[in-house]
Amino acid sequence: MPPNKVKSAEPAVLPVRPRRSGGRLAAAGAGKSRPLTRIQREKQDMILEAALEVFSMHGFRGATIDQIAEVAGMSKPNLLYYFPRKEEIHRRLISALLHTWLAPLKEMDERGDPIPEIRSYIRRKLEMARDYPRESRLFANEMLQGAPRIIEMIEVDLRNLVDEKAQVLLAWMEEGKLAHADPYHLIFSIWATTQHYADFDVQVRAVLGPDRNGEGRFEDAARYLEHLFMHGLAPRGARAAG
Amino acid sequence: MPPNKVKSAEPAVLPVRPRRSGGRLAAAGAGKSRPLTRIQREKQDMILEAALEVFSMHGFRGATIDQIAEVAGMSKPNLLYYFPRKEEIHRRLISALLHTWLAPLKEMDERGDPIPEIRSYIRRKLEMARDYPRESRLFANEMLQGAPRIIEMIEVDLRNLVDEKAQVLLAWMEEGKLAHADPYHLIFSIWATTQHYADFDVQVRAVLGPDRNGEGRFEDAARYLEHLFMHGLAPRGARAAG
DNA sequence: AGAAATTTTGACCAGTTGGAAAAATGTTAG
DNA sequence: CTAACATTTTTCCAACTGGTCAAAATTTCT
Repeated sequence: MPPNKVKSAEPAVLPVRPRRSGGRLAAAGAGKSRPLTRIQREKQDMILEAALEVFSMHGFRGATIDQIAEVAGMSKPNLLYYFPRKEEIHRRLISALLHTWLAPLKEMDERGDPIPEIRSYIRRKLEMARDYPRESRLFANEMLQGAPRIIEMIEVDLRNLVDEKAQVLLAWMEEGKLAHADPYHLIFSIWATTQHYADFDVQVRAVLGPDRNGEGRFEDAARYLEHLFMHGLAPRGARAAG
Repeated sequence: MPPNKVKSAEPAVLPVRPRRSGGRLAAAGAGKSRPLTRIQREKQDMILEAALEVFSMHGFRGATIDQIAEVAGMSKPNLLYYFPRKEEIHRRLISALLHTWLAPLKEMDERGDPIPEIRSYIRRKLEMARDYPRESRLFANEMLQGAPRIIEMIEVDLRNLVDEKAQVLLAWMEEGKLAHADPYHLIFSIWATTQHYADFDVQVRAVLGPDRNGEGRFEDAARYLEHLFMHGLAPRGARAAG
């Protein structure tokens, strides 16, 4: 039964070419892999794009490989050839995400003028919510679930960055160029208000109706937030209470 | 073992009492069902409580009946006796939620003083984020997924309420008791900033560290938000630009 | 062209999932 | 007590899940 080399009488059925079966594509995480062909990069990008779509809607557990494969336009085993585990895809998305996600805050420059700096930080964040809503939702989904797969990144990279920028904000306040306020909560409030437009998009759409949802919506939001963060809602003449 | 009075010659194996099998508990949705016994209400509450825990963390698709049953301390079929479908549980949670969720906004009274009204609306919302974080996350999860199961409630009840309160805000602005600003985005920004503390709790915790996370955190947030919504971040002496 | 490597497919699998059926076990009113 | 009802447990299932594997198809390299 085992393939004994029967020199003389080949059964003539089934070519039996002992082609070596294809191994899995070298894992991206491990150290010294080939430079990746163009096809490989393209396919991986298609998968990541599809995965972003699906993960951002359903969260990690709610998303299925089949779904992702279908959106990516390929078969499940084929997808698994490029990413041997579901978690792998998610991890790739998340770490790429965190990088772009923190970029706007990184750009806030302590040597700049506080008010314009904050103003443009808000605008950049709002632009991201408009242009990359799926990334925002992916992030939100992960947060809602307790960030099981990125908690350490949050606790290190994100936290350090926020600490650093909180110091910058504090310095500005000391200099009297910014109202005194808790810098951490200040940052939170910028995140919250801007990401809201991506994460709660359905709600925003439903409330604003079709009219107020077109081109102008983004500008309306930007204008409002600018006003809020600059002057608040108290009428112009009002004095601070205490 | 079973107390069969063996009159003649019962086969002695398996009593075969043809007791009618128990049907499912009458669905809550349908019209004329019994008033529900105390036990039924208790069990349903246990299930809903457990379901809230699980759904709020994993979303609808990510949550499993087994998980919910385990948290509720009962078997899966037993749970299914009270709620014949997974969706049923979710629907119950969501509709109960929306009611409480909108209550704070409903309370905003047009006959009151604008500034204190808004201030206490913010505080109530923040208290809800603190006291009912799971409800907040359940809601957020649903939104992230496109609100497939409550879109109509959003489009009707929520929208109407917001429209109504937007009018109130506008009137206040006309009277000069409130700065002119888009009332819809104003409401969004209150939702966003307050719910952020429930939905992104992990992140907030990670960033603030263990120190700034205890008793004081809520008060810090409340104080900051109050300042933000009242006066914004521009330093005290600054004039509005345009 | 032909060998070698890469990519794709189809068949398959074990574990999980939502749910059904029915039997077993209470509980309660007469 | 006991029939009728309510609740719980046991058993089971079909569909779906993440993932494997080897063969087949395709591309790449010489």
